[in-house]
Amino acid sequence: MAEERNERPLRHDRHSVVACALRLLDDVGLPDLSMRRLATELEVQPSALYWHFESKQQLLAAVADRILSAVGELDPSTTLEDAAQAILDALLTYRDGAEVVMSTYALRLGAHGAQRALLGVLDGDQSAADALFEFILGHATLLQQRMHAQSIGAVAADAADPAEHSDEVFQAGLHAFSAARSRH
Amino acid sequence: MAEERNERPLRHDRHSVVACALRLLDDVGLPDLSMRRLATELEVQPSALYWHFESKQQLLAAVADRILSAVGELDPSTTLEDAAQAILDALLTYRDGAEVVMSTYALRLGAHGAQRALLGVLDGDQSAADALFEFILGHATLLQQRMHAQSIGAVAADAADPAEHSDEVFQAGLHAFSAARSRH
DNA sequence: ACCTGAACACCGTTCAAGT
DNA sequence: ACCTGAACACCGTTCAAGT
Repeated sequence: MAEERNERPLRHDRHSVVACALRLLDDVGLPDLSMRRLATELEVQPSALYWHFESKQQLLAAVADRILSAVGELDPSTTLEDAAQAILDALLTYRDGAEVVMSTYALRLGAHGAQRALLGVLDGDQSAADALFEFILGHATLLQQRMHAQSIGAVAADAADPAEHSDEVFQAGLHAFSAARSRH
Repeated sequence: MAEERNERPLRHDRHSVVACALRLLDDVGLPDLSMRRLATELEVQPSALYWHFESKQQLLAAVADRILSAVGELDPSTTLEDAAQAILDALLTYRDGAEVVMSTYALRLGAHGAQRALLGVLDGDQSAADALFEFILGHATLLQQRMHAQSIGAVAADAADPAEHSDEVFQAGLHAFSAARSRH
């Protein structure tokens, strides 16, 4: 009992801030991931975050980086299907992960690794690799969008599946890129 | 000179509100399209908007509808390339148009027409049509994202093209879906 | 039918100042 | 090196009340 309970220096660095942001993202979703809420979670004033990141955009870019880092370097023998699935899995690991990656894609901090993996699998065809990456991101974003809408209950009249046919749509896309490659 | 200059009833309906929102979107972009700013543009209090739409989301869904309505019904003889290009053109007509459509896609108010067009062009293959639509949306969103980042100047070190290779990436994607269809 | 006025509970960001 | 405190200029939304 030598220590009091509410005095803590509680210093952070970029790494711990990003880790907390990623956890918070998964808990509350992108619309509720605010700088003020993140600061509260870190037991710090909102302004403290601006010592570590120059803006919310830059912080989200670092979060996107971490989301895609799970893809890592893929074995050269990986199939197109496995490479694409690995990227999709990384995007779907955290709530709204695809939208975060999409919203910071222009700053291309973390997409390089994932796109290099696709490039290898598509025999060096840069345009096809970019197109496939755009398809994966579009697919993941729309899927997570629907998951959120469903959890809110704000969904169209028909609306049967939470993600029922989503896998077969993904496979149809992969089949297309696969077919295009084989007829060089 | 029989009329004063600052008394105007200025009553609106859903149509005129959406038209103004679309104009404002193109002028200032999605991040600056706020309910308060839209209200100012309409010379009305922000709360007045909530008589016409129950939330900002619903208003944006109506805007997305209008963006995609430009696609209309396509001739059955249209090629896959032309159908896809028509949808892409509609998304790129207004600043941040693709992101607006994407963010309200779960409510599927306006995507039906565009997707029906793709379905016809893909011989009724629903999964392939959905996948192609996801590719087009992903492509358009990332392109507009890059255009915005470039105008801000916040762009990666390499970053050569504003959209230089973007068309050839789009064609690579279309080529893939086209190839998959022909080998039924 | 359509809008005002006022309020509630929030935002991102800056900047001087502290330790 | 890392954070506080206070401020600035905003948000979306609700609701009683007006016409």
